[in-house]
Amino acid sequence: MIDYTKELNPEQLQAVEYCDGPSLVIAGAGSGKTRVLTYKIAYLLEHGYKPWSILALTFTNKAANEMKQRIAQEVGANMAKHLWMGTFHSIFARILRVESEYIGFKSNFTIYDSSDSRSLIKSIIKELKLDDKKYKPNMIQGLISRAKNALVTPAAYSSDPEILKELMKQNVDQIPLIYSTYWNRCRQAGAMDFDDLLLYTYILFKQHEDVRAKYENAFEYILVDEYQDTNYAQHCIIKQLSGNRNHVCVVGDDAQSIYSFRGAEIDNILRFTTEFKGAKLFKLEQNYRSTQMIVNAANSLIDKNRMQIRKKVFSKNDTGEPLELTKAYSDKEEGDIVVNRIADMHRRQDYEYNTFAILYRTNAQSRIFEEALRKKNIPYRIYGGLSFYQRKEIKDVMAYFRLAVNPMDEEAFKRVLNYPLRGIGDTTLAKVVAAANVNNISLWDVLGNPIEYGCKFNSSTLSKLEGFHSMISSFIEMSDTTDAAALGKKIMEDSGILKDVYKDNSPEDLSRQQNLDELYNGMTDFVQTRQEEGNEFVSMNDFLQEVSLLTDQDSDKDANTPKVTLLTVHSAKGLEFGNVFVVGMEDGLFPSAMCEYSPRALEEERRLFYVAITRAKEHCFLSFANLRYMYGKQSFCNPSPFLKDIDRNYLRTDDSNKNIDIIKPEASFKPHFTSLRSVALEQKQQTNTPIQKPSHQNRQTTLTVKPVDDNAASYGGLEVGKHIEHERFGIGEINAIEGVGDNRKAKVTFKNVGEKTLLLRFARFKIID
DNA sequence: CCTCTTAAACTTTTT
DNA sequence: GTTTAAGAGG
Repeated sequence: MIDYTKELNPEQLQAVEYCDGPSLVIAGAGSGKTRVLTYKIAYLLEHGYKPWSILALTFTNKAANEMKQRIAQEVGANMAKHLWMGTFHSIFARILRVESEYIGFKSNFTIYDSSDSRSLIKSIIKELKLDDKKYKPNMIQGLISRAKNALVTPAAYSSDPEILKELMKQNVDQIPLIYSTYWNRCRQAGAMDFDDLLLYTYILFKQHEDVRAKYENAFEYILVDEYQDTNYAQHCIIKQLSGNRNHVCVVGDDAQSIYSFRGAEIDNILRFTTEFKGAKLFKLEQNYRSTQMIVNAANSLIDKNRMQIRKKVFSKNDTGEPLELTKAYSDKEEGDIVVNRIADMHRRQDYEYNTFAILYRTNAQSRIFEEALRKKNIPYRIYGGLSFYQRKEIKDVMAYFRLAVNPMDEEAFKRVLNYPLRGIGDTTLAKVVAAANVNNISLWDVLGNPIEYGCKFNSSTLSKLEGFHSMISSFIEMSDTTDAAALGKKIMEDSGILKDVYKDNSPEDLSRQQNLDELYNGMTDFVQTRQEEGNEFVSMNDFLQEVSLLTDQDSDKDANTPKVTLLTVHSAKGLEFGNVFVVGMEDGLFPSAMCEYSPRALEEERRLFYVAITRAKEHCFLSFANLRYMYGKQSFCNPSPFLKDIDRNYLRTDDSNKNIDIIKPEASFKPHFTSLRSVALEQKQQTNTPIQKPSHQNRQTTLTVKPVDDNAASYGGLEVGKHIEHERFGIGEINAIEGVGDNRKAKVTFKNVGEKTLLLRFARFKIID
C-alpha cells in the first residue's frame, strides 16, 4: 500500500483522492503534475479499478512512456502494461483499427505524416490546374487541419455560409474543392492523416451509438494530461467517452498553452468547469522545481497576460539568483558567450554537462550553438530536427513497407514507383493518376489492369509497370507469412535499394547505409521483443503501426552520458534542467514576427517564454544578439519586448546592458551603431579588461560612427595591439596586419569568437583605443 | 526519361 | 544558408 499522505502535499492529495466526478487540476509549472497523475492512477488501481478500465491520454509519446514507467514502479509492470495509456493519436488509431469497417476503412489503413499529406495536397492543386501561388500547399494544409480539428468535414465546410463568404473575400473559392478531393483521395488510398485519427474517432462514436457505448463502458476513468493543449475534436471525444459517468480528470496549466497553431483551444481548459457540470477545481501552486527568483521572475512575466486562470505559484526552495540577461553583438557571439559560460560553470562549479540546456525559438538557431560547442569539444545532443523516420532513405524503404501492407497507399506508391530508377517517369505516372481519378479507384488498381482502365502505354512502359506490380505483389503475398524483419530485408534487397545505396562509398552513402542498418536492427529488435511478449508472428503491419506515430525516438542509451541539451522551447515543455539558457531573445524572433498584430498570438508567445524560464531549476540565462543572420543575410535586431515584462528585482543585466530596455525599435538599422552602444561598450570594457587606461571617459562623443554601408571607410591608425569593435565579432585585439592596398588584412583575436582574418576593404569595425 | 544547373522559397513551434 | 522546384540539355 502506498502512503499517499507521505508522498503528496495536501493539495495534491485532494486532487488524487477526488474520484467521484469530473475534476480539473490546474498545475503550475513544476508543481508535481506528473506526480499527481501517477499517484492518481495508482490510487484508482488500489481502489478496485482494473488497469484496462483506465484511459490515460497524453500529448507526446515521451510523456506516455515516462508515466508508464513511473506507474510501473508504484504498482508493478504487470498492472501498468494493461493501462490504456498513450497519446491521443496512438490510442485512437488503435480503436479505429478495430472499428475500421464502421467508417469504411480497412484495419490496415496507412497513417500519412504531414509530408505525405502536403505532397498529396500539392498534386491535387496541380491536377486541378490551380495556381500554387494563390493556393499555397502549406496554407491549404493548415486550413484543412484546422477544419478537421474543429470537426468540420468537407461537406460541412463547403456548405457553411460563413466560411464561403470568407473564402470568396480572399478570392480562394476553390479551397472546398481541394479539401473534398483531398478527403476522397485519402479514403481511396486507405489512408488517414494525423487529424483524421481524431475526426474519424469522433464520427465513429457519433454515428454508432453502440460502439460509443462500448468504449464508454470500457473506460471507467479517463485522465488527460496537458489539457491546455487539446483541440476541439479532442475535447468532444472526451465528452463522448465520459458519457454520464463523467469520471474525468484533466490536468494542465493554462499558462503553458503553446499549441494553438495546431488547433489547441485554451478555452478547453478555461471553460472546463462549465463544460463538465459539477467539476471540481484543484490548484497546485507550490513549485518544487525552481528557485524563488526563477518562480518570481516567471510570475511577473505571465502576469502581463490577460487571458488566464489566476494563481499564485510559489517556491520554498532557495532564494537563488536573478535571471541574467546578456547582450551579444551577433548570433555567433551569442553562441560563444553561452558556450563559454557553460564551459566555465562546468570547470569552476563542477556542473555536469547534462545540467545545461539551450532553448531557442526556432530549430534554425541550433546550428550556431552546435558549432560553438563542437569548437570547445563539449558533448551535446539535439532534440527534434528531422527524426530518423523523416530521412529520405528511411522514408523510401518505409514506402515499400507501406505498399506491402496497403498497396492502395498513394503517397507510398508515388514515392517508389520510380525509385530505384526503373524508367517510369512523370508522364507515365500522370496517366496512371488520371486513370485512377476517372475510374475512382486507387493507383494500385490501375496498375493491375492498365488497358482496361484506358491507359495507352507502349509495350516497354507496360512491361516496366508490370515488373513493379509483380514485385509489390510478391511482397504482399509474403507479408502474411514472413515476419517484419525478414520481409524488410527481402524488400531492401529485391527492390534494388540496397544496390543503390551501396554502389559507392561517399560520406553521404555511408550514412545512408548506416541508417538502413539501423532500421533493420530496429526491426529485428521489434520482432524479438514482440515474440518475447508472446506474439508468435510479428507482421510488417504490426511494425508499421508501431512506428507510424513515433516522432521523437528518445535515444535512452545516451540519456545518461552528460551532454548539453539543445532544443526548441516547445519540445522543452515538461522537461527540467539545472541551468537553462534561453537564447535569441529578440523582437521578431521571440516573439515570432508572425504574431505582430495579434494580441492573442502574442500572449501565446509570452506563455512560451514562461515555459522556457520555468524549465530552470537553479539558473536561468537570457540572451539576445544585435545582429543575426536570417535567410542568409544579416539583419539587425531589437531586444525582445518580453524582457521588459520581467520584474527588475528578478533580472540582472550586466553593466553593459543596463540600458537595454530603453533601446527603442527604430525605423532604420543605422541607429544601432550609435552612442548608446558606445556607452555599453565602454562599460563592458571596464568590467572585462581591468587594465585599461582611464582616458576613455567621453569616448562616445569622440567615436565616429561608421556607416554600415560604407565599406571603404578609412582604416588608418590601425596597428598591432590596438583593440577594435567589430560589428559581428565583437571586441578583439589586432595581432598582425599584412598585405597592401585592397588586399590589406588584419589578424584579430576576438574575445568570444577567436582569431579571424579580416580583409580590411570589407571589414566593418571601429577602433576603440 | 534522366541529370545537372539554377532559381526561389523558406522558418515558427509537432502529434 | 539550406532545401526544394523548375528548366535546360543530354
